[in-house]
Amino acid sequence: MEKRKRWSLEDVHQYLSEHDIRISLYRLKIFEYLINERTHPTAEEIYNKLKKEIPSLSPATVYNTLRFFLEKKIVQLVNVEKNEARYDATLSWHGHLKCLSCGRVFDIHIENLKLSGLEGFQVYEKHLDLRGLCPGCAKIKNIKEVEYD
Amino acid sequence: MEKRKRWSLEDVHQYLSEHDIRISLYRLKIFEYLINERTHPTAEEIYNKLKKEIPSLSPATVYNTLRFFLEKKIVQLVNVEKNEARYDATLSWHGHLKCLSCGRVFDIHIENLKLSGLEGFQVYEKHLDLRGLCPGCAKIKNIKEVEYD
DNA sequence: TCTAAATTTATAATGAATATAATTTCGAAG
DNA sequence: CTTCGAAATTATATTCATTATAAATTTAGA
Ligand SMILES: [Mn+2]
Ligand SMILES: [Mn+2]
Ligand SMILES: [Zn+2]
Ligand SMILES: [Zn+2]
Repeated sequence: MEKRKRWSLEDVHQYLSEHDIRISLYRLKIFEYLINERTHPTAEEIYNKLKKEIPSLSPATVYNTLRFFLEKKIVQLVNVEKNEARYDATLSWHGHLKCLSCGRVFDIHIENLKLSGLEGFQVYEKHLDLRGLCPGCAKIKNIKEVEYD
Repeated sequence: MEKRKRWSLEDVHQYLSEHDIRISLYRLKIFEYLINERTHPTAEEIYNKLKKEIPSLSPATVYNTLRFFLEKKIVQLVNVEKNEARYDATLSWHGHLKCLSCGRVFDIHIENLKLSGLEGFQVYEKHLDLRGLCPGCAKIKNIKEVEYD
């Protein structure tokens, strides 16, 4: 995975403007968090992180802003866990794996996907969601299994 | 798509027994509905359909039973729409497309899927979820677009 | 048939997300 | 730089699918 440059607030400002989105401190910080952390956070996680540096932030703003970003199509919804909406500012085609042990959501590279029987359908969105264990958690689990053999 | 034989209640009875699931009228009818209708219904849709012939049925039973079927791994969760849990008794590997116009969920045949970078991961579940328009709704939409050219 | 355990029911509770209405902030015009 | 209407944000109430609880009923084996 290539190393990406962190986005400055100025980068975010320009990106939002290019997408006809009015600027506010909250929108800048929320998008900056999504694009630089890339952890697929929930609204609550974003709120808890950002309220430390912006105590005036309200949870409703985070929910509203994320919904607005979805409408503007600058973020995508990651729905790998029922009743847990996560958000991703990376729009390129990739899948997600949620580790059922540590809860983290990882990006998965898709080499190839071939579907059939889609004649007549119009496809607007594709989501590939996996559930399992990340390498760290899988290793721990294997060690535990050996211990109790 | 091949034509499948409808399952009788006796078929369902045997199938549940084989999976170490105690029999009850509700479990039989809920599983029969899933396996014969194959519409990927929500709990509410199942409840509304079945209460007509079984007025004593309660919504809690439908929710409990579906959760129990998930634990027993005889149904899978279809999560193509946020906050709308749908259930599928077909366990073979296939994807789903939700029509954003009529709301129906269609099975999609997956010819091929190749992922990379999964070294060290353990994958327990894979879900491919599409959103778009079914052929009927896409046709209507195209007609409307021509009308207003 | 009898009995303990499992299932089902009615009801209350939960919790993420949305709606509402008042307040604050943004940003373009002057 | 100031002004001012529109848009964004806030606190709060509300929604709604789902889960928890505890009592009643049903199941399945002895
Ligand atoms: Mn991602
Ligand atoms: Mn299906
Ligand atoms: Zn993990
Ligand atoms: Zn349709």
